[in-house]
Parts: sequence; C-alpha cells; structure tokens
Amino acid sequence: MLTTLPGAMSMPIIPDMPARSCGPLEPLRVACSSCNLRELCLPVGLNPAELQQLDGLVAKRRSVPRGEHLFRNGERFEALYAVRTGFFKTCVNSEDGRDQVTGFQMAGELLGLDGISSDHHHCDAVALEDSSVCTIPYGQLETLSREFTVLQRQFHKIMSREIVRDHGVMLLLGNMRAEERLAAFLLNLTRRLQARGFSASSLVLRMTREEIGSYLGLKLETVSRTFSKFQHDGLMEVKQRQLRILDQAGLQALVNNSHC
Amino acid sequence: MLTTLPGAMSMPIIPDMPARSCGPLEPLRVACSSCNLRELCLPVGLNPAELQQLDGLVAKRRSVPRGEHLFRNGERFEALYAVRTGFFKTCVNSEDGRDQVTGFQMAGELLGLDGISSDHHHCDAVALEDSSVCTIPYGQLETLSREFTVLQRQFHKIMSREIVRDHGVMLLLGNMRAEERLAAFLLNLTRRLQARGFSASSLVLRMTREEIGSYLGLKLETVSRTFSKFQHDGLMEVKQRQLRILDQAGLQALVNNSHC
DNA sequence: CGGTAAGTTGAAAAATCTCAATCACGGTGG
DNA sequence: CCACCGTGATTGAGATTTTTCAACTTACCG
Repeated sequence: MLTTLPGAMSMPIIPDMPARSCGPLEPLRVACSSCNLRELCLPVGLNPAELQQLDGLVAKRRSVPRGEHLFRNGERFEALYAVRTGFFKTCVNSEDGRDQVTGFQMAGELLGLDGISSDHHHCDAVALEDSSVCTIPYGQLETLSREFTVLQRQFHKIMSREIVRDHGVMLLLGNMRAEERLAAFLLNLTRRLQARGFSASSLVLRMTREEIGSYLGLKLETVSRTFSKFQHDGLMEVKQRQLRILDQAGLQALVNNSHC
Repeated sequence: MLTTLPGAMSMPIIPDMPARSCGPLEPLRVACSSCNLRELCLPVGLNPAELQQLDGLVAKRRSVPRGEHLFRNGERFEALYAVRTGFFKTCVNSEDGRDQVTGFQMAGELLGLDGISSDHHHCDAVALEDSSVCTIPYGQLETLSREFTVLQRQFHKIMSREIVRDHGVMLLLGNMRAEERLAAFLLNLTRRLQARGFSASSLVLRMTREEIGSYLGLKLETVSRTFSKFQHDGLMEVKQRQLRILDQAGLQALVNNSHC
C-alpha cells in the first residue's frame, strides 16, 4: 500500500515503529507514545515518562470529512489540533467578504494557535480531504508544559516556527512575482511531503487553483497559466491536480534569482 | 512636554502613575512594576508579588541609536526585547538579496519572538529613531512562566497575537490594492499610537516611503503617489513624513469596500 | 552653502486581473 | 453502461494596476 499520494498517509515516518499496526485497535483513542508522527509533532524530545503524561492529555481523536470545518472564525477556542491524517487549509476573512488562505496543514502540523490570543478562533480550518486530528485541550497543555520543560520549549518553538513561516509568506507576497510564488509554494509542499515519506517529485494537489491563488495572492487564472508555463518550460508535468516535478533545481533557480 | 510626535513617548499611558517621575533616577535599571507600559506589555494581569519577580528578570535596559541593529538575522537568540521608547522595524531577507519589512514596533511591543524557533534570530531589528528596550532573557522567562500561570498565559497570548497580526498582513498583501493597503496601514498605526496616548489624527512617520512600501508589498513611488492621491481626495494632509488625518472614516471606507 | 538622502511626479512598460469561452473530469441517474 | 451535469481547469484578449525609469524637488546635516 505504499503510495505517493499525499492523501493516503499510510507510509510510516518512523519505519521501525508504525503507529497502529501493533497493539489493539482503538479507533477513537490515540497515544502520542505510539504515533508515527511524534518526531514531527508536539512530543519532540520528550522522554517515555513525559510521553505517557502527554498521552493522557491528547485523548480524543476527531475525524473531519472533506469539506467540513474543524473550527470556524469566532468560535470559542478550547483546544489545539494536531493533524493525524489528511490535509487542511486555514483562511481568514475580513468584515467585507475578503478571504485569504493563510496556510495548508498536513500530518503532524498544529492547527488553532491563533485562537490563544483572544480565546476565540481567528480563522476557519477546513479539511481538504477526509482527515483526522488529535484534540489537545489547551488548558491541559498549559498545565503540563509548566511541569515539563521540554514540552514547554517544544510548544514555544512550534509557535515561533509559525511566526517565522508567516514572515516567509509575507516575503513571498510582498516581493515575488507569480512564477516565483508558485515555484516557492511547490518546493515547500514537496519538501514537507518528503519529510513524511512521500515522493519528492510526484504529488496530487488537495486544493483547487483558487485556493492556491488565494494563498499566493494571485487569481486562479494566473495560477493556471503559470502551471502551464512550467509545463511548457519542461519544469514539470501538470495534469489537473496530478503533478510530477521534472526539474527541481529549475524551480529552485526561479525562486533564487530575484526577478531575472 | 505633551506632544503628538510618536518619537517622544513622554505622555503617560497610565495617567495616575507616570513611570519614572517618582522614585530615584536609575537610568540603566528598569522595573516592570513601575513602568507606564505595563498594561500593554508582558506584565498584563500580574499581581504585585509576581510583578516584583518579573522585575528581577527584566533587569537590563539597552539603548539603540537610530539606524542601529538591536539584533541581526543569524545571531544567537538569547532574549526577547520589549520596546520601552522609540520605534523599530523588523525585516527578513532571503538568500538572494530580497528584503521584506515584516513589522514596525513601538513602545510596549515585543521583539525577537521569531528567534525561539531555532535559537537564532530570523530577522533584523533596526531602530528607526533613538530607542531603548528592556532585555528579557528567554531562559529566565521560561522558568518564571512555569511558576506563574498568568505570565505563561500572557506570553502565549502575545505570541498568538503576533500570528494573528501576521495573518492580517497576509490578507492585506494578498487581497488589497495599493490604496487599501496604505489606508489599512495608516489606520493601524494611528490606532496603536492612540492606545499610547497620542493624537489619532496627527503623526510623524518614523519610516521612509521605501520601508512602508516594503511592508506593504509596493514600490516607494506607488506609496508616494497614493499619499498624494489621499491628500488630493481630502482624506489627509501630507507634508513629507508629517501627516494629519482629516477623514478617518473615509480611510476606513477604503479598507472596507472591497475594491469599489 | 553644498551635498546627499528622501520624496514627488510623469510617461511608458510590464505584470496581473477581468471577462468570456471552452475543456476535462467525476459523479449520478436513467 | 453511458449521457448529462456541475465544478474545476485552461486559454485568449483586452483592461487595469503597478512597476520601471527618469527628471526634478525638498529637507536635512555638516
């Protein structure tokens, strides 16, 4: 069942310890200590005793069918969510109907950090394919991270990493032209998929051209045209959402050589 | 000495308790407990005993002359900095010489949160006028925030608020046209100045057209033209960096009415 | 008072958007 | 099983916005 489709997260990240293939099947119970995402997620660096404590906290799993909201802008913030399987987008919307995709999240990534600021979510999180998440009650995470330095530090790092990522997106939106934006986006996507055991060159997009465009500050037609140009230039094969990167270095060069 | 110039932060935020007008003068020693910024800064919500603990931590003050770096991209991350007086910009730079201003910080705002992610700073922080900051050693802040729930929560809120702010900038960069961006920027700036006791209508910019442009994803000429248009439309008076808002509602309408 | 950095303005070029037509694909019901 | 429908993707042509390049002005600093 090893596949390159990002939708099917069946390839173990930690090969010698697949998550749920040993032990009894408990479909609504999860344990960080046996999760194959633990090296990408909140538990990084925790020792076995600490991991077990975290298991007690991250007790609830929730599945989110494709197209459904995990949470909505304005809802009360109660918990963070770690993507277990599947793929999400987050988007902010201004008073007037403007809409901006602020990120795409895959296995091991945390959703909901924006909610801490005011006890209410500031964006929508929508599953782009059938997905499941681990629920991390925020109050309990606070308590536990007062006890375990490593957990506290890791949590702070994750928040800080989100800030750094956001600054990178600002650079992209503020400085890059369409081709550079799309190239940077694709390289980021494949890098993250690769970190999860997928092919670096072959992927299926979970989002529409419009969603990519919203994220990159472009109209869907521009995204489509740019894909076509990449294909024409021999950088990649594009069949709708099925992509194959043919020249990763070429894409990288697009991002590096500031508008030349 | 009450002035509307953002450069001179002499107007007390908490009117009945000006920061340094009582007690002995200690130019290189600061105390959160007597700081007039404490309702805008890290100490929000702390009780007197906790405040005193924080005082022990935030011991060092540092002045940064105009044009100097507070820290640089790549430097080891040791501490966060709270702006005490003055005005800063932060900018990220990509491998190729691209440069993006990611924010402007004024009194009470925290600098350096991006450094937590990797123990190294990911951006430059530059003083746009003679400034001073309080140094908050990060390790000590971690320790103290394990002890005091309120401090822990406030620190998390500040990080989360930065994430929310960044998402707002993404919306601006991804969805708005030049006029809307500049209007949104000016409204944000005046709102923050007003929260610090300054006039909502009269201000002096601390940054160049180029720096505004970098932040807003526009070229300096576009920023200049847009200022001229605002002046022509009677929204504001513009004399180089000296601004007077004449029609705040008109600016707000520009931001709200999505490109109409 | 001169030199330099910052700001303004104009005109032409370039990038992106808008509008419109058409195509591809997946799901559904006959 | 296949035709049909709706959503998403592609492509073209013209409009719009922003950038680029250039000339010129203003303010500030020694």
